[in-house]
Amino acid sequence: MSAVNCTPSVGRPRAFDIDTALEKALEVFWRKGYDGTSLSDLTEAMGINKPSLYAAFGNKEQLFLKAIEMYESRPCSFFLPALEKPTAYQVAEHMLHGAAMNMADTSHPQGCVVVQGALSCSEAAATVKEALINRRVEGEQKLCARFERAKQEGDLPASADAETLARYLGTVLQGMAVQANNGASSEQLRQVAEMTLLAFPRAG
Amino acid sequence: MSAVNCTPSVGRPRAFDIDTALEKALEVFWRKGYDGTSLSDLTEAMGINKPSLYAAFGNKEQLFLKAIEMYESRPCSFFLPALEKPTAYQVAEHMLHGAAMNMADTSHPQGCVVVQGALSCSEAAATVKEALINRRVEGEQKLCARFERAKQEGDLPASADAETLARYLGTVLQGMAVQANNGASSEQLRQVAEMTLLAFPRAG
DNA sequence: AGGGTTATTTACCGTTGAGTACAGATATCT
DNA sequence: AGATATCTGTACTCAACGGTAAATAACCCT
Repeated sequence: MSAVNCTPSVGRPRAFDIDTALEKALEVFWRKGYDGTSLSDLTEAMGINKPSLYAAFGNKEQLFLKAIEMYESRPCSFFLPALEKPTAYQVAEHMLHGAAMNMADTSHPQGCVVVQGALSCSEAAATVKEALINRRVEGEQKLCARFERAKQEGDLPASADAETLARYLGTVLQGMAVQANNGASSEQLRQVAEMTLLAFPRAG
Repeated sequence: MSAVNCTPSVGRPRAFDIDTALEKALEVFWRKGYDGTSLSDLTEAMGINKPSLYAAFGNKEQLFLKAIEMYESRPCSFFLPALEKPTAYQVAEHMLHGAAMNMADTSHPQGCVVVQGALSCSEAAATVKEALINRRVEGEQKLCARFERAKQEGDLPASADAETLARYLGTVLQGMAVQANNGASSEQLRQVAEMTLLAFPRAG
């Protein structure tokens, strides 16, 4: 009955590292999307066979969801750290610059797997698509809450519309993911970040 | 040898309308993406059998490319008309407002098929992905050329960076497509459009 | 009316999709 | 050492995939 996933002490030990395999799976999903990724793509990249994949991760869908979880809690993730900057403007600044650096980084697939993992997809991927939409919307809600706080703290004018600011920022970040797929460089994305900040209200 | 596609005068006449079928195919690709769309999805939506599809459109890939062509030349397309507005600011304004209206329009799938048709995809879709990237990049090049002209005509300051302006606008438009997939309304997208315009240089 | 031409229908092709049964391998526990 | 539990590899299932062969149906032209 136990659904825990920690290494059992008895039985033959797993011959691969769960997190390393998950990283590999993430990279494939990121590059090819959920529908575009086959189990053969996954097992090849992860260096394991199908029964091992199913035993360790459940199925393709659960593997994807676990990969997304890992993606969002990575050390190179820029979203949550940026939220903790002292002012709303600095939050936006760090998030945009972080995105510009990260999304065009050639040490991994371009863009953002939460945006492009299942944007348009088959019915088989409906669950995954919903999960990604939820992540994107939650991200904007966190931004919105942060900007509401900034209004109270006085580093955003009381007249500012936190929800629209959050949606504007979210839109640019998601657009940057598409830009990175177009082949845009970090420097080009940084210029977009600067323009975006021109519309952003400063302290007052 | 003739590769023309106009209705021949001899032989059994086609029992379906090419353009109507193409519209249906477009809608499926738009909603499900290239990888997420199967031939059964297509034939069902188009109301024809596979051999008819192959005879009329070649194969899945060519059908997709033809659907995209139709998409861009539709009467409801907002991109090219906006380019012809008298000033750079008005170009941006009309394009952003057009996108806000169009992408959240519930009379067709949300977003933009050029953005979401094959953002991350399998190797089988590589050609299609390239074609879509080209369309997006070409769109930005048209914007860039329009803004260069605006600088010469004096409705953009000589100091303006046409390329960055075009990329900024492209980024927001592409981000709007993702937003529409998130469920954003036209009104919410219009607010994003307004914020985007705040960063846009006016006559001077 | 009949030949030539093209479209439709049905039934199929080989391949790959996701997912699994089962036997053998490798560990711990007693 | 032996029992037990877990993982690995091979070989398989069955359905769906993109694409096509061949027969039949519907039209034009003479």
